[in-house]
Amino acid sequence: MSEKELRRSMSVLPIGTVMKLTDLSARQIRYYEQQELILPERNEGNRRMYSLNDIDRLLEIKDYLDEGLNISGIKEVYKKQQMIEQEKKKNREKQLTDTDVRRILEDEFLHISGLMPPSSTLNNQKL
DNA sequence: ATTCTTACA
DNA sequence: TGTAAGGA
Repeated sequence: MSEKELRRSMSVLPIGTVMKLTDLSARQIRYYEQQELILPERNEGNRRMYSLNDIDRLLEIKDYLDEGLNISGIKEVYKKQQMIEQEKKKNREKQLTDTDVRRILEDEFLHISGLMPPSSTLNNQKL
């Protein structure tokens, strides 16, 4: 994870600040948590601490609500987004496999043509 | 002062 | 969703 992503995911904001930043009531913010639309961390004193990503998420939720979506509808949206994320993860793995195949074919070509000894081009190629 | 949970004359 | 109550 990049430093930037790390900062955005750091839970450092108390609910009072989140209320001002999102213009949502504490009631609403806690309710969305119950619905698992956000999962803020808790500090030593059981106080909810939010990250900048949580802020974005809450603003996003507010927009969806204004657009007429209900809580369950928003849940479905995020559920499908998770599905897409996992699809991309699989594709990335497949992409690396293809790259590997290309390296192997390239190596085949080089020693079949007698320019290099076998496997001399496949040294420690990390996946 | 702030936030937490629970409950609803 | 708002708000009150009682504790941390």
